[in-house]
Amino acid sequence: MKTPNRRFKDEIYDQFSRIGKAVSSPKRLELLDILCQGERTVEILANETCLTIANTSQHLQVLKNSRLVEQEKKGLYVVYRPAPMVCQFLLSLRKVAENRIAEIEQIKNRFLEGKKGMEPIALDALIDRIQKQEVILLDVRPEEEFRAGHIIGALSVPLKELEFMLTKLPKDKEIVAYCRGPYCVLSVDAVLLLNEKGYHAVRLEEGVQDWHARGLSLASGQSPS
Amino acid sequence: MKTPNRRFKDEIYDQFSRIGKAVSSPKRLELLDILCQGERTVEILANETCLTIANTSQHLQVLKNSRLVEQEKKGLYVVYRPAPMVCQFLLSLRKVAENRIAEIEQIKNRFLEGKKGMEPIALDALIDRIQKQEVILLDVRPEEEFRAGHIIGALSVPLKELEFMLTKLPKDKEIVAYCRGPYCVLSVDAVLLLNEKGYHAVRLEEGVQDWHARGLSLASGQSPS
DNA sequence: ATATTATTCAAGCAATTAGTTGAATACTAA
DNA sequence: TTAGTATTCAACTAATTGCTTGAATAATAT
Repeated sequence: MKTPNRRFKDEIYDQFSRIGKAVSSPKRLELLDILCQGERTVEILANETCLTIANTSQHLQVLKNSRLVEQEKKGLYVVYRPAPMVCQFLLSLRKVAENRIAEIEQIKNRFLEGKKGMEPIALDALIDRIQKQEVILLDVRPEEEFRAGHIIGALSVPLKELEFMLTKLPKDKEIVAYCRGPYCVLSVDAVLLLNEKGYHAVRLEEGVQDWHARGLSLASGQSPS
Repeated sequence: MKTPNRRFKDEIYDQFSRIGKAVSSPKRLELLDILCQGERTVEILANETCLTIANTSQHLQVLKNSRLVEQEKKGLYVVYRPAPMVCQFLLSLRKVAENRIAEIEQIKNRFLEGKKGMEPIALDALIDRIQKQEVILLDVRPEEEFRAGHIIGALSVPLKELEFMLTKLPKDKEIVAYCRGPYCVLSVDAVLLLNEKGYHAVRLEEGVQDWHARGLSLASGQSPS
């Protein structure tokens, strides 16, 4: 191959690989996943990922240099946000990974094994039962995420507040809890707590993003409580 | 965050990052791109990428371990092929990169600058003109790739044979050459050669994959020459 | 068998990367 | 101005990666 052509290809693939490098670190993938739930400050991201602040900041610089996140200074804080198309790309990566890497299913099963209420739920049946008010649908993510978009008919009960809201929930009705998606464990903890306290709770594996990706509509704003 | 949950997340993101690591190397991206045109042996891949055989083999092992390629022993050769969904994922990565990384456009422009016939072509107008036989559409990829799928109405004239086929082409009709896509240079070289010899040739940037991704149909099998 | 060919393996080097720590910077509030 | 807070930078270490070289393996042909 002629050398100017080779040079061109090398330069082009070097650029493409910037995206690949950005998503080659598990911690950066986790950061991106969180950012796809809504913008965050460095400190919050550090907390959620169990990284030091400096380390988080460095990962964010890497993501910024590969143009996968944007930053904005808001007063004392720096707020990061995913760039357009990034969340979609991440979904595509996740889909390939789930499809190709058998270990993912294994890890999930090992984690959920022995826990009650973790069986997958059929979506269409669920939609039906929500409308008929046969079940109570709980969104156990932090309230701001609920406000940014949630499944129609869901109640916002952040995991942290669930303990104190127990009295308001009926023991005779089935409770379905959901959060960010299959790899978010907020709903797992919620279901465990509820079942322990004598409620009948199950987990909806799909999160808002998956819900939306299936063409199902979301609501946003305050919960009509 | 509770440690079993943290452990779960770390394990899950470790698995996701296997896909990211696989596409974090420019050479592996190039290998995958080539494989998405059809299966190849190690030697051919090494030739096309200007890598040593051993190095190519190692990259392929990495891709195999992240489940992005599959291999099959055929006699003396080992044939590699992309796993299902991989080509689609690659398209998604390319799309993000093109959209977010301005350098890509710059590199492309710098490479094409000063070369005749490289201006982008409007697709719908082209389709029309092909049907009316106002232009001749050349597929300048190796013949086996043409056979695997090509744009309807195209003639298979691999770049290597173009030189010896010149006499069969009319000088008064516009010639449109295409190959694998925006970053494949076969059609660039074809157009340069044709224009040098007095033909009126332009390059179609889109390749078969892009063509297909836009919902336009392809033909396969022999050229009706 | 023996030779040949395509591919993989193993060892080693240079370059890169993830993470830590402590200092520097940038903004806000008193 | 000063003090306090959020973030980034700089220097360093340990681990990983990309690539090379030469040997080992596996299938085929003589």
